[in-house]
Amino acid sequence: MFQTHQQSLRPLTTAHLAQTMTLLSLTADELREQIESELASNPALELLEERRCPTCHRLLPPRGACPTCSSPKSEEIEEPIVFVSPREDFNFSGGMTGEDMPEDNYSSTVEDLPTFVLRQIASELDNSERTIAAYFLTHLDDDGLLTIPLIEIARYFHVPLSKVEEIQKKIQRAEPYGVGSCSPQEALLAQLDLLEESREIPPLARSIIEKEMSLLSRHQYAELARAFKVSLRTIHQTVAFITENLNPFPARSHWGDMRQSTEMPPQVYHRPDILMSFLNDDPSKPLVIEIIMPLNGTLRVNPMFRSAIHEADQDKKDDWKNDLERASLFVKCLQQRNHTITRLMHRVAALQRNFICRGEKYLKPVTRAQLSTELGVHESTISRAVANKAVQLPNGRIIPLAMFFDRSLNVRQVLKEIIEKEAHSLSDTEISELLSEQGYQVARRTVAKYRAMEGILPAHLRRPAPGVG
DNA sequence: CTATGGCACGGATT
DNA sequence: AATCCGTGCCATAG
Repeated sequence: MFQTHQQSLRPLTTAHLAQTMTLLSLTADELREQIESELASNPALELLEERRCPTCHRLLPPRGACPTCSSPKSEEIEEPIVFVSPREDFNFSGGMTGEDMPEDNYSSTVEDLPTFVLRQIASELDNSERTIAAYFLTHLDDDGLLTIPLIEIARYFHVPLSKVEEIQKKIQRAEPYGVGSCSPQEALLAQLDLLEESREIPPLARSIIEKEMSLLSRHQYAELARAFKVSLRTIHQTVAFITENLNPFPARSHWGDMRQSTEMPPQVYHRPDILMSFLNDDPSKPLVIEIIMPLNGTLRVNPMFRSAIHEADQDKKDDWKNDLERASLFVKCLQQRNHTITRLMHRVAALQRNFICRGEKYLKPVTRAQLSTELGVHESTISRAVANKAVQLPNGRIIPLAMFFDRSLNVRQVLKEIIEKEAHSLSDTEISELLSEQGYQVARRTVAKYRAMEGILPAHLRRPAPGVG
């Protein structure tokens, strides 16, 4: 079990296997902790300093050229480029691209929402302001909206309302963006302000939210088009922008209906473990997938330590040998982990390219089991790798990796579209029939379930036919 | 009588 | 082995 001769890349010992398994299921954050503790307790491990690509400025693995820049230039590479990217500070894409409106990215396991927000803005506040902010943040609901009037806070602390507003502004700029707003409308506007600083926004977006929020929330697009005297198409584009980039309930993950859906576990995602983007930000180019290694540099067995062992005292030799053993095992497991995730993501990206580029409707229902046979690993390996991880899509959305394996997401999406476009309120049975016409065979009962999942009301309670046509 | 939601069962997934 | 999900049956509301 404990031989010193080199091993191939395959897992050989049970220890190796077990540790790989464990590492596989860790998120980037957890992995960092693990590595740090290993690094601290084992002198045989060392951290090699980082290298950056001179042209694209990405962090590089210790050997070899930049996977992005040096990748084949031919246009017809179908295959996504996947590589492991060591970076200590992986705050999304650093605000470079359109990642502006990530879903929840605070970790529920570590902090609650108030703490999470306060920590972000604490440095901008003095002591008294901090107290007010803390009080402010304890009065948020599950959606991240403020439950009491601003004036009440002002009275409570005997400060002018403007002071509270000022603090609110700062809170709204923290993640999840728009948190601490008084209403969904305000949250949207706050997010819009933020977005506007880095990106162009459709001209109508602001006016729609400001003036016709009620129409917007009821999806009455025809009315909107009339109100603003523009084409329905323009409205659709603007609304698409809004739904894709803004979120009326900052602490909730997606925007269903304005209705209070009774049970909607406020999904919380961790920070992304994997980043996806297009090469040169060009959607026709292959996908670039970075698997985050939460480290500034690369881990390896310290060669000095390895050679020093020969000159060590006899009594220390055993300890050192043990350290060396553990270090090399750890590194190998890490490689194994990254290798597995790399292969997994490569396959997933190839399969789900349509989903990644074009939206939820195009998600193929793939099961973990299917992928496991394709990759020649055990099902549980995939399960572990997929669980608890988050992926940032090229458009900036952060979704659980597990969503790639959602069996019903595409059907739900089509269902939403059907209801969106319906002339009159369709019953579940009718929807079921329409769906099967489009190739989705779902029972009537299941339609009802999907509806509920999406927070859509039953037919008789839905909009009584807006004057389309 | 029709449309839905609740409960529960069986098969698939993890 | 435990859990999740789609579905059928039945009660209930409209």
